[in-house]
Amino acid sequence: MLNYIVLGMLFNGRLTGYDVKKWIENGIGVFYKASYGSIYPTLKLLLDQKLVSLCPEEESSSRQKKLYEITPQGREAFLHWLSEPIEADDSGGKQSHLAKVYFFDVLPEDIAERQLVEYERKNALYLNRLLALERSFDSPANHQQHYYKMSTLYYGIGIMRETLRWCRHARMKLPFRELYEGGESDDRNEESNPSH
Amino acid sequence: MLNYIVLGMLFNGRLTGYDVKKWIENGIGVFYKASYGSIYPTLKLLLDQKLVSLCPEEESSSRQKKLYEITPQGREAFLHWLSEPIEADDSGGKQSHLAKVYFFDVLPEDIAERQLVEYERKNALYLNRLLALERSFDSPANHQQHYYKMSTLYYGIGIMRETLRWCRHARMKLPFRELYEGGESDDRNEESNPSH
DNA sequence: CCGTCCATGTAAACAGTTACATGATTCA
DNA sequence: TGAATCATGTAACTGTTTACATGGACGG
Repeated sequence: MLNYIVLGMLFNGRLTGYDVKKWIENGIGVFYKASYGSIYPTLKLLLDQKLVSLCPEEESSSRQKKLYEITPQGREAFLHWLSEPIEADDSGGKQSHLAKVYFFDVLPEDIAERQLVEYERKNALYLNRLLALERSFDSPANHQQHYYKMSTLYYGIGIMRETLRWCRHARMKLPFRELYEGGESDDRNEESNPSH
Repeated sequence: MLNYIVLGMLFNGRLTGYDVKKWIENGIGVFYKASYGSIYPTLKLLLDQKLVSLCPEEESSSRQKKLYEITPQGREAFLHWLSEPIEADDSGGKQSHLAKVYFFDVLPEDIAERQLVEYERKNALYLNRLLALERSFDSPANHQQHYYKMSTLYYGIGIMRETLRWCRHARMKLPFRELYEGGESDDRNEESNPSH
């Protein structure tokens, strides 16, 4: 996973390992974290695989830092990964879906759309599995003695509905503004707004 | 993580390692997977820690199978874990939130509620971070050249809204029926319904 | 008696994190 | 001149998956 994230970050320009971390932090950082302990070894690995290369030390700029550049093979490998179907059912954690979509701007439009259509299909399937489960568990007894167990199922259902809504939007490249127009609320929770 | 899941499964009765796998599969299996390669070593570990014990081989029942039972210390450790705050911001993958909530039926009502209130608060905070990010990125240029990057942010926002909705419901133990009454749709996706 | 499920486990690999160690550069 | 930040890396550990190896029990 991280290897592709790194390639993705290098896709738009040469970076040091240190920079890669920075770019991850204020890019996908919201939903994906990486430490130096994984980034540097990953860069070494990518170097061995010729997917990135070290820039020749140009100019007088401060030595001791290593600028990495993605190679043509690197670009190919990255685009290949991006073009591979996204997994719905993220029960293995590590939301690779978002990580992939994050980079879709570099993909040809038709491929990005195909990916999202396929992803939507998988999610619809998964939602139907959850709905079937719900029906099979649906009894007053369950709703009383197993309220919280059931609640996790309903959470899954809610999330899948929302995911589908998002898919339909994203795959047509519709603006998100209107989808979230109910927007500015959720501020009865002061704390992010430290004015006391 | 898995150690607590296993304790949770043993909370309502003695099981073999094999059974534990089964129970995980058709319990939290929807959002959490575990393999024998992790379950058996985990049981050994829990045994060393005296959090589970081996049942004396009763009756004539088929030998070669090992029935595990949770010990009082095991119960205590499990309830302690359950009572610890749930982490919002699941960027480390492994949705521990759902795993915890799944077991809340064994928790005293007031503690379960406190947990969910706290979880809701954290999620509201996180949503506000996302909304702040959105505002900082909000420009026509971004919405064009970085449509997909932005889309992942909107996905996060949508998911957090849905999560909050769910929290408000679950913490008051309201029925989910009404929340998802728009229900039975999503069947223009035939495939789970093999009638062709 | 054959296949399938029940049942237990191990070894190697994987994908990272945490904590540590080191030193150069920048700028106030 | 010293603190912050830039910059690179390693060693040990964690928690898991994958693939393998083994064998008993049970029903058709």
